[in-house]
Amino acid sequence: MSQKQETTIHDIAKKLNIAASTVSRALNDNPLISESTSKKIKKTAKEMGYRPNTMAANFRTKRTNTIGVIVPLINRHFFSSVISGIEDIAYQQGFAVTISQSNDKLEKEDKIAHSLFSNRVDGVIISIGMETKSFDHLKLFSERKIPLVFFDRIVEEIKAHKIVVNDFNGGYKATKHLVGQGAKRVAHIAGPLNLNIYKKRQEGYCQALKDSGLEIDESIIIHTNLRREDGTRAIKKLMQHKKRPDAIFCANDTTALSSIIYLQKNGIKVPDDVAIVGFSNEPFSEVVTPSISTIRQPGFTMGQKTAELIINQINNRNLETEFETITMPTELIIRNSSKRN
Amino acid sequence: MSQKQETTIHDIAKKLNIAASTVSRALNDNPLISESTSKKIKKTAKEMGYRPNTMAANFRTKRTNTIGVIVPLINRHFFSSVISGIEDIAYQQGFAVTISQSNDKLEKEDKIAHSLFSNRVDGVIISIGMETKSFDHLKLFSERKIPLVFFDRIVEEIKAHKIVVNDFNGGYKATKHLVGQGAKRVAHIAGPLNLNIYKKRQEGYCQALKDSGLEIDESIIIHTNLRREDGTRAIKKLMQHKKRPDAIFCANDTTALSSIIYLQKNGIKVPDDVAIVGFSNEPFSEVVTPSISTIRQPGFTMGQKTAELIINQINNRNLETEFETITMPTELIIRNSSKRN
DNA sequence: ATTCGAATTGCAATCGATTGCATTAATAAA
DNA sequence: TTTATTAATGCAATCGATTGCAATTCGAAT
Repeated sequence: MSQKQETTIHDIAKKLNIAASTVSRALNDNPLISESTSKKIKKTAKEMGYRPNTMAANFRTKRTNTIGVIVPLINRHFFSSVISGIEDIAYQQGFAVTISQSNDKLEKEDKIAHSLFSNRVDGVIISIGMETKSFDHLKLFSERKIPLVFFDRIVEEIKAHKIVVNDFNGGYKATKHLVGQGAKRVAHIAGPLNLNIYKKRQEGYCQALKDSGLEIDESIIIHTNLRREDGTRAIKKLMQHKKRPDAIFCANDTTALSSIIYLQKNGIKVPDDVAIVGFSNEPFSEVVTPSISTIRQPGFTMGQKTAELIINQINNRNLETEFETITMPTELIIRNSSKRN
Repeated sequence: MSQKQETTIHDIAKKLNIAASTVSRALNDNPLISESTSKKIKKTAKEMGYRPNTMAANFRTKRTNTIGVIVPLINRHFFSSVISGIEDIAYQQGFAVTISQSNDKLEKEDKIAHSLFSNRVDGVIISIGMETKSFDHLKLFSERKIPLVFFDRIVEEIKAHKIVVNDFNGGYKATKHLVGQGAKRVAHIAGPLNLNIYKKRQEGYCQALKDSGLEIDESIIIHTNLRREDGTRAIKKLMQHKKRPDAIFCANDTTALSSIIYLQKNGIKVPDDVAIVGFSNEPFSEVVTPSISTIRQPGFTMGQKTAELIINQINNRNLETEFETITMPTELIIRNSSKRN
């Protein structure tokens, strides 16, 4: 069975005895074309079941109306929220979104970047992987003036729009809140410092202690990879400390959760004996017992903002853009894991 | 500043004083070309910073090496897991993945379908939205022999590969388990029946009751849209029933959760007074109190399988394919919300 | 009826890679 | 050396929409 041939603008042109260019213009609502012919063309186009061949148009115009997105892992609440926000805006503006996951591997990130380039995406949004310490694959874009926007896990060295959450402020607010609940000795389960976000959270934590007149004790700042079991190990260590903390700021909700579980198992009351605040507002945080106080990151909104920025840049390629770093506000959500009375 | 011109195969050809076709063949490892010239060509291609213009190639070959994915909402654990699995396989096989969310709106689903078609994606993977009751927009693909694969929320009426989880069996196992825990009257918070998955879950529930010698009482099967507040409304209704159920099979974890919250608030013990099983194994289910017994769906694996199927179909477009419906196994995870003793 | 300007429409090149077919070069066989 | 084969390479059309520029049409004004 031979594939049914798709109708092209030439088919329409032939049928109406006009030029293909007129058809093209009419279908694109070019004001040059008179309303009457335009109407006629659209009518026959519909009758003939015409579907534009975007590939051909893309090829000619060198635009794909496609935004490439690279994230470490799609299946992660924060990232999928951001992607959802990106798609939301992109769709409204007539852009498609192509998504790839780096799995935190530099090699894959590199290959993805090349592939996106070969596909001539109009712009790239990226949150870099844990391994990414060289950036040649990203220069690919900046060199050719393909808009590049970073979010969350950014690269300081590259000039581009960047969207981050206010991790410093988040860490600050979380810690201040714990102090406000009467905590005298606040520990920190921290993330790997090579990622800017965790560094900032820790800095916020330290600043809050300083501002509250509390000492910073390195021995109760535990660096981990922030997985469930890392949290358990960290909280165990903290509870064995000769000077036990009475509150903990965890750099994510996962470790906050494993801490809570460990504490409850060992008869230590949360929040009365040890108050806890996490980070990210994972879906589970609201519904566990006790519910986890945390810092909300507006993932969906971030995604929307990111998409807006890149589309704006795409539509004004010629203009020299003033790069900005947008810091999204964080919000402290006070729940039961830190509420003392 | 004029954009730096990208080098094309013609540039390479000119430089080496050979034909563009030879360059093209060499770069595609066509055996017609001698190894020596092939090597030479690749070398200069690299030197000149050649990047293939996939758009041009796509246009000529009518293939995009792109798979379109339509889901109701990206930011949903099950869907993002599936997408993650799809991307995993697709990437390995040299396909890009374009993702759109229908937001459960038929209108948007329709527009997305047309857009994917215009972009000439090689295949489409879809899980239909709640509103989707007509399928003209999907016929677009089947008519033009563009491979279409359904997962989870499938359309019975269209011939295509389909990948579903064994919802019937899931519902069956959940209900049987509740009966096994001593339940005499098992209610069901059900989903909208126009979606096959919820229908199957309900059928499994009914079959389990039959097999257990229990009556099916329509008045304790509540149909909802399965959001948080729907669950609350449903459980309220069930608890006001003159013959209260002592166990509930919820068609998703969300309503299971809101049921539990409602029950606890009203001093009704879970699982002792009312035992509960959900569906989907959302991340929160494991960590709430009591932890929610549920049915695990292998999202990532499903995504991988889905991608394999569609790529296979894309690569064998000519062959008449025998459509199959693959049923992924479900697993009952017994946790505290249903464990009596 | 002419002229002129504006409003429409048509012509034809173009984008970059691919590919069927023709051609040339290289090698082997006679 | 000549011919027959095979191996490499080149030619040129092609995909479908877009777009600068040329050509035509249409009214209105003279």
